[in-house]
Amino acid sequence: MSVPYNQRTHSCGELRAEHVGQTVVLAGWVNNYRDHGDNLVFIDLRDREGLTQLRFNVDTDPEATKRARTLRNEYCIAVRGEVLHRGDQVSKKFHTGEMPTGEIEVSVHEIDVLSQSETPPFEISDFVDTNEDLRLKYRFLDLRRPKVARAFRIRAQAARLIREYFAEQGFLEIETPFLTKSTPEGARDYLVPSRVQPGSFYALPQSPQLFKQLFMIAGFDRYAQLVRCFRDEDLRGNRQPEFTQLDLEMAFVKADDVMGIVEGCLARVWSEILGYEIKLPLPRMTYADAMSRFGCDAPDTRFGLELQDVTESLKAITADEFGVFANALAAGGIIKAICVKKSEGAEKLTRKITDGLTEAIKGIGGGGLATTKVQGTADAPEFATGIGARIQPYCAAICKATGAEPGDQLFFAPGKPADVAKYLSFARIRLAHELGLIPAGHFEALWVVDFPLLDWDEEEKRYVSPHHPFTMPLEEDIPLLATDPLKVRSQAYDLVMNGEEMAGGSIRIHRGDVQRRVFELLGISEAEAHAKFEHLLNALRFGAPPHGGIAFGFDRWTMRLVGTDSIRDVIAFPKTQRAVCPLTDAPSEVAIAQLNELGIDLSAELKAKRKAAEESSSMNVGDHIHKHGQ
RNA sequence: GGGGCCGUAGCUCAAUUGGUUAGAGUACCGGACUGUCGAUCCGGUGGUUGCGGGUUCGACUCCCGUCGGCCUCGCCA
Repeated sequence: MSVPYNQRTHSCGELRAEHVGQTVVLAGWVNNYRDHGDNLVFIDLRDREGLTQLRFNVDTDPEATKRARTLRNEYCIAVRGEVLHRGDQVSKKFHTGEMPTGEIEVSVHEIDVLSQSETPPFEISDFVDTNEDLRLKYRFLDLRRPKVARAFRIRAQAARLIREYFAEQGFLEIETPFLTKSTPEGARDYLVPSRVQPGSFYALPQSPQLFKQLFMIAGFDRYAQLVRCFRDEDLRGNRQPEFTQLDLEMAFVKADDVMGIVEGCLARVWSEILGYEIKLPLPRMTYADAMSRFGCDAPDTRFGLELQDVTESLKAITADEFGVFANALAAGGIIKAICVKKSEGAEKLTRKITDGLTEAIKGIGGGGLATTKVQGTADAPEFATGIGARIQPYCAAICKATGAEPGDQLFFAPGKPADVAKYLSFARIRLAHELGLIPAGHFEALWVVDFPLLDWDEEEKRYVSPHHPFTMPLEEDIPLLATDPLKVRSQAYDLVMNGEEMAGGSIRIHRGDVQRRVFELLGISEAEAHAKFEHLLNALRFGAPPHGGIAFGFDRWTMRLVGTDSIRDVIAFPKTQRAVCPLTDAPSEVAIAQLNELGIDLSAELKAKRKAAEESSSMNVGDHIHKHGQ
């Protein structure tokens, strides 16, 4: 009689003292085995829910014990046995909470080997870190590791909570097309050639933006969808070419309504999964404040080190004194500073740390980072080290402007406001890490609002949309569209947590006159607007309700819930930085016949490369046969 | 496209200034062992130092190129 693996009674994470005496059927993988010779064998059996210790005793179950001795790691087995209390042998890990089943063990009477395993290419263990490339190539093994699997249980739980929340709030989940139309603005599209219309291409959606606005015009009122999005841009630690958004849109709402819904969702998810209570309503900060105080539109508000303007204090500096500052001011630039207080650990800033910071700033395109320490007395502060000697005459003014006192250290960046913001916001975060100013296990969320409606693109000499061209200006700023477009603020809002954008959205334009004016400013002609966005513009003519929405990066939410900085840890089969899937080797070449059917030809360069690759591989095959022939 | 870090046994890593036969832990194989729990103990197998070229009496080490991975700037409305 064999063990009925299709009638498991429990998972491997489930058995407790209360089950003692029961006969159970478990199935899973051999996590490790401890063979004690003549009498006893222990196996830790693993499934996705946990580990259970199996005990084989040769005196009571000689046949099962004999089989147990043939087991190796990762064999897939099913067992039937009796739950025993471990008595005074309760696992230490039961007491630490690492092994909730550690109070019991299963004395196995019957075992079936369902499937043997080759020696895995790396150990399936939370104790061994293997290089990620190999892990991704054998992701199905990597996913067996409890720590790795945990991320996907959390992801699934978060998805369920979010769906429940939006269903309760009256949202409909409706699917939108993946094969859709390429949009000219924004990220690069992934293209899909059409066989039926050779020479034409679908695009995979960067987001369902246009469709969800059409839902509002259709009267669906509240729409929310967990949806895959695609962007063909360079990858990052938190960016994959395909990722998941919770995309939502609401009609008859103002910005406050959308923000209220989303922050309610955030608080619910954080509370249910982490037991962490986020206080609502979330604070709000204007974009202008965020840029001025933090140099960044996604400020990390868990620590201070805010940016301080010292342009006024240094406005009289001459090129002889310090050319870098004088030249920046002469060119119309500004100078800002970060003051690291003595109480924040300024004395920990060794030369090694400040030099490392300077090098890192150079690495992102800056000229370095000027720094000096404040010494002397509160009444008569003096600068020491670094650039101190060069800016000594301005010491009193700078200390007054920044609140710097003896024992503090100052870091300066001169130049165009955007550059100053970039380098000092970078320095701010790095300093906070170096000084341990970021509290662990803490979440600081806020809304950033009042973004500019338009940016000026210096290279292309035109206005561009920081959000998208359907974003509604603030009502009170609409007159400025005619007079001072860069001053116009938009009804856009970003949810920021711990210095990372977690969601972004806006109230949309539903008035034709405003939309035309915005297109005009963006240099999009009437004809062009119709070619690109005809379906939306058409729809806006048929009684479009006021509407707005938001999308949040579900992968990023999951990253924060799991506590990882890599998006690859929350995607089952992620791609490497070159957008390759190590498991499937996608993307791959396809047969020429397949391309012909689509009316696609490869460039001469690609064809030559392909031919060369084919020749060298056929030579290798020849070598291989030759070798075996010998 | 730019900057940085990395590539040595199946896996994680070491190898002094360029110097003898490239080591350790783990995994794997064999043996021992009555309560282990990342078991322990004894023994063993295992290497094109990513790849190609150069310098040198001699290269894991230095130089050039190339492939791959990670971080990052640009990019990502």
